[in-house]
Amino acid sequence: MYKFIPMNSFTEENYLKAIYKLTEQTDSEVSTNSIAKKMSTKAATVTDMLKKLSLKKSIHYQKYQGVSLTTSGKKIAVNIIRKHRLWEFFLVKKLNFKWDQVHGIAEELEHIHSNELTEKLDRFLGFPKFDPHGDPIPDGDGKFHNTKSQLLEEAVLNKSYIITGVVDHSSSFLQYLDSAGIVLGKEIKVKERALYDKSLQAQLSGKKVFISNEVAKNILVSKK
Amino acid sequence: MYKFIPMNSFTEENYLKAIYKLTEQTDSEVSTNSIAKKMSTKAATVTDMLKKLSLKKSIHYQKYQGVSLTTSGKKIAVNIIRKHRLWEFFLVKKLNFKWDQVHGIAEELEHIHSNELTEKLDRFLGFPKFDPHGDPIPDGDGKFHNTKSQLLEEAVLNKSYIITGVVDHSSSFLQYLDSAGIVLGKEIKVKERALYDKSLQAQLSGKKVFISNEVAKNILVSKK
DNA sequence: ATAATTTTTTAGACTAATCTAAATTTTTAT
DNA sequence: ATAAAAATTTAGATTAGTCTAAAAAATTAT
Repeated sequence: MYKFIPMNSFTEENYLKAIYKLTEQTDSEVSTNSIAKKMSTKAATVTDMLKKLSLKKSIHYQKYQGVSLTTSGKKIAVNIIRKHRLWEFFLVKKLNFKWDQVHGIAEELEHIHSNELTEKLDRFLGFPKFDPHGDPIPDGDGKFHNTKSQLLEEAVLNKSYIITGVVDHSSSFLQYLDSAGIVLGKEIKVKERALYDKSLQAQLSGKKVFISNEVAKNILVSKK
Repeated sequence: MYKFIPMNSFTEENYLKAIYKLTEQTDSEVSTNSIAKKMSTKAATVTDMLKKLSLKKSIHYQKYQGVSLTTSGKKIAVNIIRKHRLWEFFLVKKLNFKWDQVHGIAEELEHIHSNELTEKLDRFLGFPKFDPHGDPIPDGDGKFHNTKSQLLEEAVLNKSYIITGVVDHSSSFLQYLDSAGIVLGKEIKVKERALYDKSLQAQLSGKKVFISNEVAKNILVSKK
């Protein structure tokens, strides 16, 4: 039996992605205002879109009560994230882009609709589990390959960690990490933590490095 | 000095591409109706878009007099075609799509805006000169690597040709060619042409094949 | 508990892309 | 050359996504 599946517009997809990410962060219903901020738009605009997404059964929405994704809305959002991260991997590993250059391009590529394309791309890339920023790439069923990572800020002194990801994805932060030689996969050991500003002295591939708290708060590590 | 370059919408890009292709075919001003047919839309809709494209200086347009592309409009159109064909090449050669599966996906990918992406993709693919259907891929300056090809329909008897392209790009035609073993790059020699229906008996990699005129009209060959 | 503040929704308007129906211009045919 | 036919444009609507301003609901603070 043939069932018509209405295609979501780029805009709808971006709203679902935003709601997904906000839900992840706060782990509860998300507010109209928070969506408006994330989407760089106005609350009134968001309200209109929420009505539409609700009609399409992509979200649970009650006036004034915030929203959450339905199972099908979540599926759509995770698929967008899957595509985004696969394309980022492609751009960095195959086309030699720098990790700070790919976000905007992947924001466009993530809306290409062919599922067959996504699956073939995944295979071509060797079924990568993490994107160039260390974020997990969900598989075709929406499952994430989870690793328990923590902030470098909270690392235990003199214990070895592997740098596995970043919190801040801005170009300027990523470029700073490049200039400081802080690269995903490297081993790091915090030797000292200043009480005053929580800045760190650490050992990074043999060299001593200084890392401010502002930076340490945005680096993810996992136990070696 | 900073100059604001207004981004073209997908729709505008598609109109420019359609006008480019129609101009190529007829080699003269193109009509509102022909654009409407190509875009599967109504003449009234086309008129509105022509006014808009004219304001943006992408086309030359005088009411009732047909349109042609300006230099800048042509540049935009050729760039879309460049991206379309590079992506088709990528899909077939890297992701293992069949040549009859890639058109629709490339129609989406051709609108990804990053020039750096196009150039890096081109390099990654080894600067291909032809797409999987044998159509030339313009270079970054919009120059086409031209080869003088002709229709198989008009091939001289007992002369060797190389199959270089197709006129009809439909899946059904491409699938038919696959099933008949007619593949780009192969050598073909027409042994007989029936006067009644212009069908051909030809030699294709050692085997004898029958090719109807309907098919021969849609195959491009070049002298060996 | 009620007043002040904040958040959210509604109302009304705008732009881009589309449509149908009617009007106009061009082309074709007698 | 003029009438008929075809092509094109205009006029007036529609939908998606957006906005501002005003109204309504929820939250916070006294």
